[in-house]
Amino acid sequence: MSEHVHRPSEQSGPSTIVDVAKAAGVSVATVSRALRGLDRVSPQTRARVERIAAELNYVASPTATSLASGRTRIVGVVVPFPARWYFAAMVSAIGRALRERGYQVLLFDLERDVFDTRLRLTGSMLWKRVDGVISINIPMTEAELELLAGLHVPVISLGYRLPGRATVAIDDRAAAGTATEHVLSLGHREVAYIGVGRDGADLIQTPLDRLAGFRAALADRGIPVREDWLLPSDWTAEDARDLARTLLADPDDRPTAVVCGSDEMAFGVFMAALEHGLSVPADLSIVGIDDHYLAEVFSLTTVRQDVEAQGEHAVALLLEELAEPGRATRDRDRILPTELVIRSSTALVGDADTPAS
Amino acid sequence: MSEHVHRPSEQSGPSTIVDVAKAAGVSVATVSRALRGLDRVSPQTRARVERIAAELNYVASPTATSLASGRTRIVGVVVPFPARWYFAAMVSAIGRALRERGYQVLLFDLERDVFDTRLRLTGSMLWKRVDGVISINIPMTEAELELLAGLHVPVISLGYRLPGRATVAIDDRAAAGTATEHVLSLGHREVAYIGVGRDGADLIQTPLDRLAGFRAALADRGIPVREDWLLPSDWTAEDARDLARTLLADPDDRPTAVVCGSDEMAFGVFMAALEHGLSVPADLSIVGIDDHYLAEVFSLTTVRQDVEAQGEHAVALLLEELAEPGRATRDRDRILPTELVIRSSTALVGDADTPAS
DNA sequence: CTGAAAGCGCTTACAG
DNA sequence: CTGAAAGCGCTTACAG
Repeated sequence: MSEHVHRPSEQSGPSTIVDVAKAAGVSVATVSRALRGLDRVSPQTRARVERIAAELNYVASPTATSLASGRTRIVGVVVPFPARWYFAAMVSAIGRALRERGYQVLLFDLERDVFDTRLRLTGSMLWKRVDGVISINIPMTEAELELLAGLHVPVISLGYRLPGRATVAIDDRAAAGTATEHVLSLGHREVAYIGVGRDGADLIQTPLDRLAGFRAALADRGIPVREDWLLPSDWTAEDARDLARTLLADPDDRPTAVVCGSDEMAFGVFMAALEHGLSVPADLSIVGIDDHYLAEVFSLTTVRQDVEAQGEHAVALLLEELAEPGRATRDRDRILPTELVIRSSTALVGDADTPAS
Repeated sequence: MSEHVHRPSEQSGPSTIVDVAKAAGVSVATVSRALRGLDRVSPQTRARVERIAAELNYVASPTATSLASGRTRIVGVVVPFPARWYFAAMVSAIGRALRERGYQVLLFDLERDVFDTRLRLTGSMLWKRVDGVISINIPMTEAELELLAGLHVPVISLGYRLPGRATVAIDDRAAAGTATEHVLSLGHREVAYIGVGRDGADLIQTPLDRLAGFRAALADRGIPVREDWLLPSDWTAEDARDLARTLLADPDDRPTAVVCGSDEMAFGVFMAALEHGLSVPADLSIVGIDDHYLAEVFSLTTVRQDVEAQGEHAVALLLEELAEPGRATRDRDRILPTELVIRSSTALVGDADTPAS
């Protein structure tokens, strides 16, 4: 085994920058410059280095590059419920945008245990590991933000507005207002709302804002709010279904329309209606918010938010901040538009052209 | 600004192992050993080092650790459609299992562009960046596996069986068999199947195996297969709904039960049935496979696969392989069980106790 | 049990 | 335009 065998095409072997430098007859510094496209390298030298690097199957060790440069080209994406559609779609959109720019995503799952895990995150998980962070719908305190600042990792908040910080979000209040006004414009006056935040969720803005949007829409038309029809939920489809079962039980006192804080909850209400033999939209109009990937299949009228665009924007902001610290913080709070998508879960009140039970 | 100010609790400042060593009056080697829990460090020394490290807010730079040790403690998770429930749930499960063991997940999104992207993956994205890879439902060729081997990154295949390699999966054939046998046992004889793989998907095992399971179940009972009721689909809920609209259009020639290759497709069939005024399960039984997170809400009878357990197993296998190369490859092919979950989308054939239209 | 030193594989001023 | 050398912050034999 001591014979020196030449194996140039060694199964993508671990060739280093030194190997390339030797083979090209230049210094490692030159290889580094040539391959990274820096100037001050003669075209001929660059071409040769590139060719030899390709032949040797050279790929710079990201770990060494990171240590030397102080940048990892990795961004941490922090998520509370990675398996839920909204978050999964957002992570996917962010990943796509990041990849195009040569970055990768390290996934941080808060596993519902928001506070504890966030603290652990800060200390040992982010330090020198990511260039920046995008947090999705996570209520951050000022103290935590300062900690992150101390670690020198810029953070973009997506979905959760941080006053004075770089944020990308939709106007939840307006979105809920649009959804509500839609059913009001169809003549509905007996309308319930599912999606009031439960205890402990009072830090989360989305439920608060959407509820506010609902109330405001009613107020705008001078319609009184049935407080007992403002239903607190954990925002799962199951819970919404259970709530709706009760809500719709009494034929003599039930709403003609239900506004849901999310499409998933709307799915639950839809099933509860079917169970009660009510047809949608003849007997009950249902409107959601989000435009969940199954909303079209279930013909759900909803207010669409553009997850893709939000991910894109968050990435753009973060990279601006990375390129020029302080930049993204200047023009903060990018609010992206939402849009009413009318499908067939809503109809004019009392419009029983579909045979009701 | 040239005054030397003592700031021991400097906002989680970048203190290095050298700082700790100096403060503790020992060498960096000792700090390293003490903090990593290696032996050959006196209890007193270790205690002091630990205390001082804590005071200095020291966290080892993962990038430096990786370069020195050759291990990143990061595993790449490769996924074709990260926003779809199955994949998102799997990534989440894997992440949880990994985190418990001190690893993190770097997300690789194939973005449908399977072949191209996989090649790029191999070269520059994985090299020296991850200790191992878990690929979810991705058909890998022998050539690609060899490339990965050349990079020295072990790979566990999840959902896609690699002959002779470490694989974690369910028995798709058996799962579909269970689903099919369930409706057969309810007396159904006119049963359709939605979820035959489309062109280009012939490499993906799941559609093939589930279809085979469907056929086998019918064969076991000597029931002939209606070939025109074996519907190719792209496996989205929309597509399944569209297919079912046609399938269910003719009252004189339509199935009494539909077996779906996935729950998402079952949702689509469910909606098509409603559109046709059919009630489920009185007029049509529907059974899915997966136990999608919305399956319970839609009362869908299905064959459950345990995503959590599969993620766990994949992680366990990978870490075994990391600890002892060659180990995981020995006892390959871990097939996890599936389980029939009967809800109310299936009923005895012709059992019209629910008022049919 | 502990330390000095080499090494991991790059990048980055600094010279020339 | 190019090279020699220091440095990034750890880990790992090797001595003692």
